[in-house]
Amino acid sequence: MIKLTLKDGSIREIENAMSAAEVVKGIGMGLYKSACCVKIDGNVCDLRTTIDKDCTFEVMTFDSEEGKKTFWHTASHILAQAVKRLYPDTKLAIGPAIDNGFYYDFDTEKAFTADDLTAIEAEMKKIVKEGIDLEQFSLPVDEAIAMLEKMGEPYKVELCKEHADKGEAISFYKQGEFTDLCAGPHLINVAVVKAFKLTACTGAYWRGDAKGKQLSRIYGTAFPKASELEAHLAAVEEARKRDHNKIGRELEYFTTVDCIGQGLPILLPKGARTIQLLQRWIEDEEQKRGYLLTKTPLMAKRDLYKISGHWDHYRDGMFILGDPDDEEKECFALRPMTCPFQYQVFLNRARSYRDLPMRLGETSTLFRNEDSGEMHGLIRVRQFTISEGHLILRPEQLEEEFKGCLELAKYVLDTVGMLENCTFRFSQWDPENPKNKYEGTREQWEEAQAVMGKILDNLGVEYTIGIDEAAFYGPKLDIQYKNVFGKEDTIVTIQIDMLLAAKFGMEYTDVDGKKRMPYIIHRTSLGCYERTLAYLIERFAGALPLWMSPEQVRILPVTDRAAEYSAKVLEKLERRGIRATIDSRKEGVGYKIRQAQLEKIPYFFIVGDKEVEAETLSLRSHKEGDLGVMAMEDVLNKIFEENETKAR
RNA sequence: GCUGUUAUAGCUCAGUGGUAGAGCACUUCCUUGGUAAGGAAGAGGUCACGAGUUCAAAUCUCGUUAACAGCUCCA
Repeated sequence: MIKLTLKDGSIREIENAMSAAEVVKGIGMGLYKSACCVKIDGNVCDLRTTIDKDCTFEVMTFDSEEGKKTFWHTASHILAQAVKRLYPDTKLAIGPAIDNGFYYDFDTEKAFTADDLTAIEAEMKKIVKEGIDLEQFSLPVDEAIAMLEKMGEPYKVELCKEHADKGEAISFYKQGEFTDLCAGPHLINVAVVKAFKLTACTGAYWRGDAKGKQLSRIYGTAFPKASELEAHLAAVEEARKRDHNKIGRELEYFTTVDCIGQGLPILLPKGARTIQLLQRWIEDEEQKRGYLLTKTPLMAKRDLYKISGHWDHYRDGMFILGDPDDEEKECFALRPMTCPFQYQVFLNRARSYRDLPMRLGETSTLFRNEDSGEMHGLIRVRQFTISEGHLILRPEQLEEEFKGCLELAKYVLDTVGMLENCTFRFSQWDPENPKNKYEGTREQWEEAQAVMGKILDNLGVEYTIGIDEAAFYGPKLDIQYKNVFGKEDTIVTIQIDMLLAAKFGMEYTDVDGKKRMPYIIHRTSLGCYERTLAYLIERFAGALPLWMSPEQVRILPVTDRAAEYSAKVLEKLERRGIRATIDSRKEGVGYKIRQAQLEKIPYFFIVGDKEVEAETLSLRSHKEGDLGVMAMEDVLNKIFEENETKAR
């Protein structure tokens, strides 16, 4: 007897060893039909796995993460099979499941185009209709390599050779005439992959190496039901309507101009205003938390970057003024970071432990010469302004100050409405592959990372670990945010640096009169303002919360008989710092409302003879539409309160 | 930087080798109107830029610049 403990805690007994698929069939044919894979003792396994001993047993359907991955992985094999049928000379690279579907990388003579996708989809439909079973088999490494060489699949041979020293057999999956090197798990049959769509074809590097071969990648997604596919595609479409790069331009937050250049957006009055509001708020908030405001130069001689190490590590990323190789002549560079500039504030005179922690804050404009293909709207640019700060501390102050930085970041992200969609990444160095990127010794790195790990655990931060994501001088806590395309970037970073203080000769006199080296935290509070504005536009689909809207209220007089009253209301609003305008054009009120609505103005007041007569306002909000007529003071108080509490 | 797509009026787009178009926006005039577009007239383009092919190029070819998606990178 073999005992299987099911998810609900019940025990299922089977007489003899049998495949997981048979077990699932025994539980119910309905479940079998929707099963994608199983979890045996917590490990994701193929339905073909033989169950021959007691274990916990969980059936994974498309509703689970693991089930989806299996489903999509099989879909990627169907894609590869179709490509091989239509273009037999194509070489296969890799084809995994990803967040919302799958892709497969191919080496082809000519990159696939959107037109090719239609033909490939049609061939995939045929394959699904054929209802081929997938079969799993294994071969010893040398036989596997021989077979793949015979099949003419150099990329697969390369992958296989890497497994050679592990002493394991190599797993393959075969569906009809198509065989692929693959660890699985996979579905039993291709027939259930009924609803799929190839969504994009792009370039991608073999093994993610920019110096490697450029392959042609096809992205797709798939679902068990057509209705689910449609819903997914509609959701993607809907998300793209929030794209800041589209609506940020339409709503005139920013624009770009050919003759200024890539990655150098123009912030139009609305964008500039919102960023100004955020900056003033952050500068005040930081001051309340003991930060000292600094203003340091936007450029420096190369000498400064040589001390900091940036000259060696990031010279290609800097805008350099002068000949960098002519040591005789002066050479400047626009700053790509604020660190060494702000350290000069500490270095201004001899410091003692009484000066620490020294919290320095700066609204800092930086310049980074990003590669031409990297720019993206306001999210990735060549000139940007960040809420930069450096905390110079005694080692024993590290935990407390780190906590303060994290609290500040969480507070500001929560206030602007982004915290709930943030994820935390503990970015570490790569001890196996330092690539000359990292400075300092293994001991220093291990210490810095241990300290940060301990702090994060004490604070109960849930994080993922990012290997090889650290700065060259230390580990980071990166707060990540996804744009409407699902691409993730860092919005806020908090970094521990135990290296740069020594380079700059920073020291303080401790209680015992001895000179000691401080620790440094590099951090942002709201991150890069341009990037934050981009995310806010996407988060709120362009309808920013009242307090950060460039134009908060628009007064729409019905006739010019309401002009005087409108002016009076405007004055009351302006006296309380509300950004308001009057639309006094000789247009129909419906026309003015439509325009205010499309411009996503949070509130507009419609004022005609009735309102003038009764000292009232007809209030309409972008979000809720017509809110009816209210006493003027009530409406104003509602606006003032919402503005002051930063409601969203 | 790499792969692919794209660039025509302020915006959205039509125009596949032979006289540059539409809707919206803009300007002027009329309209004093009540919760998403009142009416009329007018102005606006070296078809991104530079070469080439051709009797003739917005249209075909090459290069440059910029925008978009992905890859790679991101102090």
